[in-house]
Amino acid sequence: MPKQTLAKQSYVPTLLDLFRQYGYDGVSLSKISEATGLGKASLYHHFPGGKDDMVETVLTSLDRWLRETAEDALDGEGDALTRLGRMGDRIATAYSHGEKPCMLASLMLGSAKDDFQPQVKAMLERWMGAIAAVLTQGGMDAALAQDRSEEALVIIQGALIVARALNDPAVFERAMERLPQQLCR
Amino acid sequence: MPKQTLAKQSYVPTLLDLFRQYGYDGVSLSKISEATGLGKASLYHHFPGGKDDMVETVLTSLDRWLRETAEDALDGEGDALTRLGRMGDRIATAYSHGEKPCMLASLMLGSAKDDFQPQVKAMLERWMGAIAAVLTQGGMDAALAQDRSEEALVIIQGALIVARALNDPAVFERAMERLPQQLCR
DNA sequence: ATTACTGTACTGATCGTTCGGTATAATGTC
DNA sequence: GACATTATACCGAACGATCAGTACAGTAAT
Repeated sequence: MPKQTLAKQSYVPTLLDLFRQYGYDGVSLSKISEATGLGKASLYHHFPGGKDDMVETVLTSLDRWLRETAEDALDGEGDALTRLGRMGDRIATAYSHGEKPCMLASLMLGSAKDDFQPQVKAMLERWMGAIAAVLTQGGMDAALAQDRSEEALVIIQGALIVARALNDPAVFERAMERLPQQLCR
Repeated sequence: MPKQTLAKQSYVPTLLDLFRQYGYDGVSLSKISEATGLGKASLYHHFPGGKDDMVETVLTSLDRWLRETAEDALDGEGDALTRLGRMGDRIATAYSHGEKPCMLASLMLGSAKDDFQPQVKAMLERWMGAIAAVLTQGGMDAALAQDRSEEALVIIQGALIVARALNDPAVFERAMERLPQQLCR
């Protein structure tokens, strides 16, 4: 468990970059081999399940990151507005301020959608739960907070897509700036 | 030009369905052949440029639809709110009320992004222009209307993604219901 | 008879995956 | 300490399948 897991983890950033940019279908084993510097056979040593195994590993790592980020946002100081702002900063950094798309979205628009949809759904729901928690902690009604958290994800995902389509990361930055106010409205 | 164009157009709905659901990389010629009932030779007869030619044709058709929808929304009766609502209804129908993703988004998340990004950008900008026109016609400041139209696309695209990820089209319907009020706020 | 269209058969390339094997280093046995 | 064993990390070559695309002969329609 110990070292093997470490070795796998070291390839996660590269894999994440590939899958989020080109999607499941757009990433070939040759591309992965080139990007990681590992031969195809070596890839199957670390990820016996092939491409699906790699995606699963990246998703798990992403899930952990999400959990940590959410916890940090909840545990931090300040009112809901500043806490949401802090969470937004983390998110903006993760998405390179709108230059890199979301892997969850990339997975949902491709032929492998059905294979990963349940896991992606669980992750998004956890994310929404964290945002809703910040809002309720700030005194908002629980049901309304739930609705607002849904709006939040809609805006984040939409802004990433539109920023990419317009080739203008500022779209994402503007949306992230508006977001805290929009949620606490 | 006359008949050939007609024949091409008759396959557009099927092609649109394929590309929006599976993306550029996820659609193979075999799938297209199966879905259209056409052999490969026939496909290359109608679309000499192959898959790219098909995408281009669908995009052109989509562009025309967009223009017509926008014109209808602008020419119709009522104030900005009702006009936006009418446009929203058309859009909701086109996306099967949140069950089918947007082809523009699918194209932007895949390996073929760079090939179609300029065209997608032009289409989104025209779309935004139409929405902004409705808003300014309703008395809104031009610059603000421009910002709001950007928000509109962000919400539409994001709602489609999140609805798909959560496997819950109601997310999209809720977003579309909120949209007109949100734009005229 | 010309044009539009289609089915069959084929190409070379690439796909995801597996096989057989080689280093290196740790681990156990005596 | 010497030696066999095992585990880990890696690679080249090849697998069958499928990929996008083409050549060509044939059919259907005008």
